[in-house]
Amino acid sequence: MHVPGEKKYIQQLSIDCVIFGYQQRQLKVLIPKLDFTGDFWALPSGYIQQQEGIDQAARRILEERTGIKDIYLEQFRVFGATERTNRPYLEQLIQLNEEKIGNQHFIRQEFEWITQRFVSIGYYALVDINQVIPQKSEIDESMGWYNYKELPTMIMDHNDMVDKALETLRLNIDQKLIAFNLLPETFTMKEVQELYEAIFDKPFARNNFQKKILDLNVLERLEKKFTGAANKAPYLYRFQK
Amino acid sequence: MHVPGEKKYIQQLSIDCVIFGYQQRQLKVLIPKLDFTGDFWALPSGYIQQQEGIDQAARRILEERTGIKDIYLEQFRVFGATERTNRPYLEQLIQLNEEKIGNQHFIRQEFEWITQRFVSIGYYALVDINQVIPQKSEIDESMGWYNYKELPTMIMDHNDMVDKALETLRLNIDQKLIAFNLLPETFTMKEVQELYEAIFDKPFARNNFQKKILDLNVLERLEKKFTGAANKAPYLYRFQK
DNA sequence: CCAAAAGTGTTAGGAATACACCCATGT
DNA sequence: ACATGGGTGTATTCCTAACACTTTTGG
Repeated sequence: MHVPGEKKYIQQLSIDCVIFGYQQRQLKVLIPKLDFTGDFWALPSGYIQQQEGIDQAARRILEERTGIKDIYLEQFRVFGATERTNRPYLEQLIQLNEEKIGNQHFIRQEFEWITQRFVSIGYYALVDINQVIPQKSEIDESMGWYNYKELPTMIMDHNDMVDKALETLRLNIDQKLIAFNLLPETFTMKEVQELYEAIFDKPFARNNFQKKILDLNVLERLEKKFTGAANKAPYLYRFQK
Repeated sequence: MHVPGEKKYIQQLSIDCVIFGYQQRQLKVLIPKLDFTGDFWALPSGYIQQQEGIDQAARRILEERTGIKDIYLEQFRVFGATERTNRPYLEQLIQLNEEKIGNQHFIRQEFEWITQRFVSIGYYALVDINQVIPQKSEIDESMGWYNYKELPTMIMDHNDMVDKALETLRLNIDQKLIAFNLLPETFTMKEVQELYEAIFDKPFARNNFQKKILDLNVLERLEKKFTGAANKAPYLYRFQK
């Protein structure tokens, strides 16, 4: 997060990102924890510069936080309830961190700007978790992946945002063929199935699932993957187009 | 449209409304024409007051323009391309209407505010066209219903907005049971079918369509409607819940 | 009685689901 | 050989699309 400044960014409009990754059969969300006393969590977010488009802004924010340039993203909803502001959270944060913040810190400087009522555009992103190098911002203590079922309680409506993002993901995943953004370059059919099972939180029948996915005609079958296990070696696949 | 003023509204954020109605087997959109020389058309739009939520703002704008309080609406997308502004259109408008505008008119006063780069939240609304009393704003010459296939060319990306709105409507119509918002209180099955045919721009089989709609279990069958025609009288239906 | 349009039933096709079997792999 | 897990084929169910027939209405 940069010092906003009134001129550089559009006022009272922000972007919040729900970054989905997949690992160990779990759908995960990348969430930073603020480096202050009091357990403050908030989705990666940012503001929109005057000379950039909103998708472009989301892309910039996502690159800053993940290191990935070519990222899959999509807006899913705007959040703009009356009085939607982080002011109570920030006031609490300041109260709990009087010493650390001092008087010159930008949080005090920009307090009024940051704590205005904000409308926020929600974007969700799908990434190959292995390619991400999570980038803490200067005010983050940590930034990590959390199973979407066990998310920390975040500020404002950020937990709702994740719910809505997942809802949209589930609706779009088949139609837009975007699931493969969550997987590495090559993968087995079982991995695809486990990914789907993580996303929908329900089991799929193995044979029918394979048929369904292959019928999409978007996978290229590569060589077999010998794992050393005492069973038939699965094929590797690559997503094409 | 009111004189915006810097304090009352959120800056650089607007709402544009695609208001769908249905009449004479045609899906129509309510579009005002500005009362200036030069054929300027623009979707009904407005700004978000500091103390109101975005849905609430959309509702207010829609009520102002249609006279209907309890209106079905839904956000469908945010439009925020770089340099998205009505400035070139407004400059052209002013140039073509020098005499009419004069010096005291608010368009001159608020020119800088209005012509900033704007991010706009797109809402679509579904209304019973018979209940609408289109309300021109003070700067409109007219406000009328246009078949979505023969829309006038509007400013900025407003024609794209209608396309995206219709796309979303098509996706949501079955899932959310919202089609009936476009019909009057009571209607025949044929009217429902013709509505669907207008929306999807393709024919449906009569018997299967009837089955599909009745299987939704949301219609109440009322008395028959005798039109005087020499054929079996159709049932009237009412949407319930 | 007839034409027109509405209502309803019946069949056919195809997709999604369930069930079953065979194959490759390393111990 | 055998246990394990992967690949594939077949049957069943379910939903949708297509076809057909009957009923009601006013002239």
